[in-house]
Amino acid sequence: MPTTLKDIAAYCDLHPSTISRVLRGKENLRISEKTRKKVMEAAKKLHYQPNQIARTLRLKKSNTIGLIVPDISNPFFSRIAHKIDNLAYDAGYMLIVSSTDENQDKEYHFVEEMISRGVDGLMIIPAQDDDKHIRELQKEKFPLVLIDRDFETFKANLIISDNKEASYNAVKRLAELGHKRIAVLSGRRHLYSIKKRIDGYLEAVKDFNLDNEKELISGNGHRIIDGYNDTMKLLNLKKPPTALIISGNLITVGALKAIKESNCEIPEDISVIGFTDSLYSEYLSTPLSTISHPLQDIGEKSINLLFKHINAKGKLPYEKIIVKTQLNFRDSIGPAK
Amino acid sequence: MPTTLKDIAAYCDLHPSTISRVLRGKENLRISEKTRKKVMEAAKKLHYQPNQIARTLRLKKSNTIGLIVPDISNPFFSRIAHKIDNLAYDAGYMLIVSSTDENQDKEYHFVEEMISRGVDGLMIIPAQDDDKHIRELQKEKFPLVLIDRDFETFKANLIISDNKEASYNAVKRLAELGHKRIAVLSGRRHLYSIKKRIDGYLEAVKDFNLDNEKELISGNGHRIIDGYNDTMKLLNLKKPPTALIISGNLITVGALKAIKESNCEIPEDISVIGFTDSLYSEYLSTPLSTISHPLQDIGEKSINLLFKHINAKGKLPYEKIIVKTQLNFRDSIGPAK
DNA sequence: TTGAAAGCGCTACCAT
DNA sequence: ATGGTAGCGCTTTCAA
Repeated sequence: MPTTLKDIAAYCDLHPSTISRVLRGKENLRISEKTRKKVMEAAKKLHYQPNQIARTLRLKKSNTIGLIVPDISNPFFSRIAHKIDNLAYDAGYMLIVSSTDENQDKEYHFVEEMISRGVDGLMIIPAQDDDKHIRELQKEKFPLVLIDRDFETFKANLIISDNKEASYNAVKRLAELGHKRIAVLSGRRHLYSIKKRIDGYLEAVKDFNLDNEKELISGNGHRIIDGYNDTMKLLNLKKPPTALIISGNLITVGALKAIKESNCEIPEDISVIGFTDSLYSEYLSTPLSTISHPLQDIGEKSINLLFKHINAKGKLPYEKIIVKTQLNFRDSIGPAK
Repeated sequence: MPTTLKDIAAYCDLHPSTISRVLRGKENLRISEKTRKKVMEAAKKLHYQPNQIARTLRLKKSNTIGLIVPDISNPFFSRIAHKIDNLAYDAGYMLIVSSTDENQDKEYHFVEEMISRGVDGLMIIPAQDDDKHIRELQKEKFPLVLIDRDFETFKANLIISDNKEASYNAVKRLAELGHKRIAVLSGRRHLYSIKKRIDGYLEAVKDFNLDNEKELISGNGHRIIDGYNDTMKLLNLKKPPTALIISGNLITVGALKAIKESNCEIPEDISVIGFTDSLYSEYLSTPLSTISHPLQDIGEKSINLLFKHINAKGKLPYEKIIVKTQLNFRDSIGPAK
């Protein structure tokens, strides 16, 4: 059994409340130097570790925060998580992490479970099939930061990339290379980030007078197999695209597979830009042009905003922070056929 | 403020203990059907969520487990974590996750913090610079499972890949292709998994009469830059190796960079086998032969073993489970020059 | 400067 | 079948 305040009290022949005061008490809590020393030594000797559960129950403060992501094994999310974890450590917090696998019911469940475990705040990359739990949290002024995905119907604390602009610029670059028929391999369409990317694409299509056909926007799933199937569809169009922008991490792998199996060459047959970086982007059979997101920065801004709201106790206005992506041009794009 | 048992009790005009019995009570706890119904309805109406902190304090059971990994953004670890997270969900548990960044002091800290937060068990991929905290946990019979890294000086619950065998087989295959001079790009050498890989390498070197030189085993760091520098050293040997086995996830990226910058061709100038899979392995400029680890399986076996020990309450013998890796031969290996 | 008592929300035991 | 009480370990009043 672990040492408690009571144990130390018995050992020192003092009252538990005195021990608590010595160990937690602010400096101005007048304790005799003798007592303080005695208690500190006993605590060390008995390997005292405060029971955070008891403190949490008493103080209504757990120094724990919850992080809900779609998939912790997706590098896009895990790199954000890593940074958040590091900064949580620096601030004396711990992280409860869960993956929804884009399942809205799991997300509800995690929110409830985390709250019942007393988290001081929540960071969510929502599956975005629904928003009622988010609104409920906001109604209760519970400290909350959304990451990467916005609900346009209400305001919230949010850290997000400049998806629309990035997408516009990618299309623009391809247009400058002479491409008229540019396709988008989309992830789940109702996601805010995906919508914005499509918005940027459509705006550029209009501005540069490119082919504007519904079938050039393909896909609605986020898994590798979705990327594979949807790319196959694009490659098998009567008039296939000469360039492709891939809006997601896992579907990029599926797309590469489909392109390879179709014996298409990048960029000779098709130019490709990925909407997410990978450590391997440079070393692919054709180095992949990518849009890189400042994931560490996203993580840092997210947790800092959350801390701000935790400390302010619900009196702060919502903040929306947009971070800049970067376009990395590599061999996977070339002039249109 | 959230609804408590007391609130429901007041609402139903019953005693809090009665509410608790209805809500938590086993079936055989004789409650009148009328009361049960009344309570259930009130609980739903008032959106009652049990306060897990209070339950944990009372029951000494948190339904939370701790997972300590070196780096949650490394796909090797995050895929294990993802599976663990999924299965924790199925079992009604939540996960506290932290990254040590291979820093032993952080690891100590996380163990203490997680314990003080009442986790029911701990899964650790240890930095392995020390083991005293592990031994301490074992002495207290605290439920604990180690993953991927063993301490050879004492027994423990452990899930691990057949690193030695995998390494041996990789070298064997290269030897069959005529390679005499095979190098290992090693990660942190004191890690059990790395040691075993080197053991397998050395055994094969002996069995197949290959060049046995100290300088053919290079590296002692796990970061991309380490892989880059150590590969450069190998490529710049008076007599460089004709084949390379890369023993780590991030250093693979560094090695690819070094090979590319040195204008070496894979496999013409150097054959390469990676000791870890990536989703992109197949799509690299030369598809990379890899040893793939059954990460989901590792995750599943780990948490199941942990649950077993949590439920048995420290009366079980330690278990060591070795899982099989798989060699995937791709274009990155060819005959020796 | 220290002690005593109350209470966070819950459950388990003992009454009735 | 339900109520009352105690107590998990801690902190925070209020008293002494």
